[in-house]
Amino acid sequence: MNIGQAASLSGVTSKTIRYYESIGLIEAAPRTDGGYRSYGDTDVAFLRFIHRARSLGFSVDDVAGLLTLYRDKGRASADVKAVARRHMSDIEEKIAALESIRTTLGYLVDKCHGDDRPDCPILDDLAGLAVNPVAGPERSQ
Amino acid sequence: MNIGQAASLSGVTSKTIRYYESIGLIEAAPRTDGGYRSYGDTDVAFLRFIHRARSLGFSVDDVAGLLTLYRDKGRASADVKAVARRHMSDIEEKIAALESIRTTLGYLVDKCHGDDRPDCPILDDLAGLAVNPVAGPERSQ
DNA sequence: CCTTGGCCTTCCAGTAACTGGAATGATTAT
DNA sequence: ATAATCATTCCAGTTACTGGAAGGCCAAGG
Repeated sequence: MNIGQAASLSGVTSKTIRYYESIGLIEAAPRTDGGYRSYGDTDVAFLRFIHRARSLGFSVDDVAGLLTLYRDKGRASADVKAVARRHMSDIEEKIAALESIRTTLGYLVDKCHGDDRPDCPILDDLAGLAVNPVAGPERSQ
Repeated sequence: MNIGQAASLSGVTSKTIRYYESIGLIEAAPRTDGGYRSYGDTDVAFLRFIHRARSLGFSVDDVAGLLTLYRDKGRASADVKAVARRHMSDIEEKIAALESIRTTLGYLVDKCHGDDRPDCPILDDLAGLAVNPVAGPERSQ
């Protein structure tokens, strides 16, 4: 099949498939006489694998590692678990950071009357003029 | 003061200050005879403002808008609030996405025995071979 | 006066992971 | 034959910096 069909079957766009090939994440597809890339079901399966892993937030680098583990039928599941766990704790850190920001922003948005008047606690905070210190984590520096 | 001092007073690195100047986020600083950039307290205040806004996750574009609002003493606080609210809902979306990923990953990591045996539910899921569908939001597509 | 070290300058390249778009060739349908 | 659709390559742009090279400025010590 051509790249377009592989794309729609896998959920990875043609453009991205070519990109993955260019960075070596997948092997170069064989070509037809006309120079079109040609894919089979196995290729689509790999692309789905990649798509799913990316949708779970694994980096392309992580995915490369997971693909290696996937191909290695004798790998230890512990190796895979380690990658997943590292990724999970990254995600947890990101969530925590975002939640702290949300808390601060929520506080500021609440305090801003949001009408035609010019005074605004949000800008005051950004300018370091907060009358009442903001809830949440202490301000950096 | 030189850029180094402005950097340490504001929390924005010298490199980043030059970068901000290059993209027009801040005005070009006047220069000394020797060609050094020269900063005053007001500049430092602006840099702090930017630093704080960036630390709250506002994009540089957002910050440019906030600076405009900040400089405009007659702006309506509603305008600022709108920017903040939009940003907050972006953050909430990101948090929700990450939480859904965390749930799925947590489930997979739990199911993987993580020892020397090769079979691994994490890879099975990525390959679309999950025996039991994963908890959390339905798989995309 | 000269040197040394630290700070400053500019400019180029690289990061992550694509995405958009231009110019052009292949296939397919009418 | 021709038009539409799909494919190809290649270059540039995105975000927000960061690293590094090559070289200039300045204050202090000898």
